[in-house]
Amino acid sequence: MTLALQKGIEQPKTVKKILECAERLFATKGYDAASIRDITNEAGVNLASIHYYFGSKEKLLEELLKKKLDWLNQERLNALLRLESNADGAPLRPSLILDAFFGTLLKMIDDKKNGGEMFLKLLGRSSLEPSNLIWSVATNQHSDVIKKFKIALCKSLPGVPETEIVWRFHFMLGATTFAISGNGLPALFSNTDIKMENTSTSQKLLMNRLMTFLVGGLRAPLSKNVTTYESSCMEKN
Amino acid sequence: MTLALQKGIEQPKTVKKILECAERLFATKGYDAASIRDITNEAGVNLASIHYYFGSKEKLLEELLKKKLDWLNQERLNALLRLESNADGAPLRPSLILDAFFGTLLKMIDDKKNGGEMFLKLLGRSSLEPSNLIWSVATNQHSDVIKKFKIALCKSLPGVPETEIVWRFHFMLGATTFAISGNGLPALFSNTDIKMENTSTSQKLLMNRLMTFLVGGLRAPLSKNVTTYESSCMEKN
DNA sequence: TTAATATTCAAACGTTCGTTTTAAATATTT
DNA sequence: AAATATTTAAAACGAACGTTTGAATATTAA
Repeated sequence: MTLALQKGIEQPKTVKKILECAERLFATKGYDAASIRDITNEAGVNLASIHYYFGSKEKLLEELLKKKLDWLNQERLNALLRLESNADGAPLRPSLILDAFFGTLLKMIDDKKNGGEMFLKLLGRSSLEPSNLIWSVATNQHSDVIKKFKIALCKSLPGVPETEIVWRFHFMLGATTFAISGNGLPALFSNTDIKMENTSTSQKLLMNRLMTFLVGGLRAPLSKNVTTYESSCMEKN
Repeated sequence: MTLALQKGIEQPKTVKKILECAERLFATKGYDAASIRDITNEAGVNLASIHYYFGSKEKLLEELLKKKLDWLNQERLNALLRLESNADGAPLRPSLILDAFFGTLLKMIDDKKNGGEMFLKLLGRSSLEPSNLIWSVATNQHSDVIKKFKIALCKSLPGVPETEIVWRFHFMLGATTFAISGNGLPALFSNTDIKMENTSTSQKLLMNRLMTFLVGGLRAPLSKNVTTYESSCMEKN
């Protein structure tokens, strides 16, 4: 256990400042490009502090992700349990489950004070990075939460094979990741007359749009045959 | 224009070997982590070759992406034009349009010889990287293709506002990116009894599954109200 | 206060990075 | 065959990186 964690709740300001700046810089510049000199300079602390408190640059990233993911998945679990206790054992509607999982995530955008937006960018970027750190953290620490959501979805969508649900979960993760850590709507489409809404309203709009999309994808009728110009193969199981 | 491009078709084997190895290493290790020493060593060429032919490491990446994206988007355009010429001006079914756009991309997985799989990983990773290189290339070189697809989708889905279609396009890109450059199904779900299909069949299965999901999301009914436990706001426009 | 511990600090270490330079080897043209 | 251009080869450059060290300072305990 690193020094930063041993301190428990009453961490020196140094640790807090490091975490804040590291989160922002990892998110905006990427892990590799954000040097510990960048981080310690912006935090106004000594260069060696990161090694003193965290042991290494990589451990810093790991603790950062762990801390936030722990919080996030606890929130998700709470939301799910709340839904389930209201439902008295009846299957939940898929949109409610998705809201507990992805909505909880998206709401972090608004949490400016705790750097929620930066965390979401970092999360998205880390999801596709070669190191697989995010996935190993999630697998080791939060697979129980994921599993509960999977079970809820399976109950909610009887008739849909579990394999299918897992894949669609994966697709939904991708869409959400793009939605949050993408550079807004890429300039790719900027030659249209799409007006950027102001942040406060646009977040709710984004959430609404994404949720609609996710529910649509999740509930898509099982493909007997998605039309292609080279006829697609059928599923066996 | 760099030397590598001036050579035109008859490039020395050196350039080809560099491109192949760079693609694989950028894809597997990430741009930053893949050093030009790695690349030139694996390619069996001299360290200085990259600067001689491409000018810099970054230009190498740029040419690599440009070359593949040019090809990809030309294929996409061809597929769309083929569909449209068959339809005689009638709106195309959304699934056909998606197949022309995302299916063309997914088919590259099978192109082992030309490193299609590696390119897809690289593409996914680059999509979320801070440099935004991918988006600038796409914006500068391929916005016309994107635009044609957008128009086709709008014709295909009358009643759905263009803004909505653009956003869903974005979401679909995210889901697809995850599907291809994700580490297969993350170990997150590995405690289930999901059996990994063999690559040859699993690609068709993946494509089928993804297409089903995308069509479902794209055709989702316009949200009057996606149920949430904090009531969601309505869309104004 | 004094001793012990915890934290901060400046400086340096060894590596690796992208890039440049220099010259030799090879191919092409005159 | 000589002259020119192209390609490879080896070595070195300066900069930036993560990390380590050891002394200075602040904090806590006795």
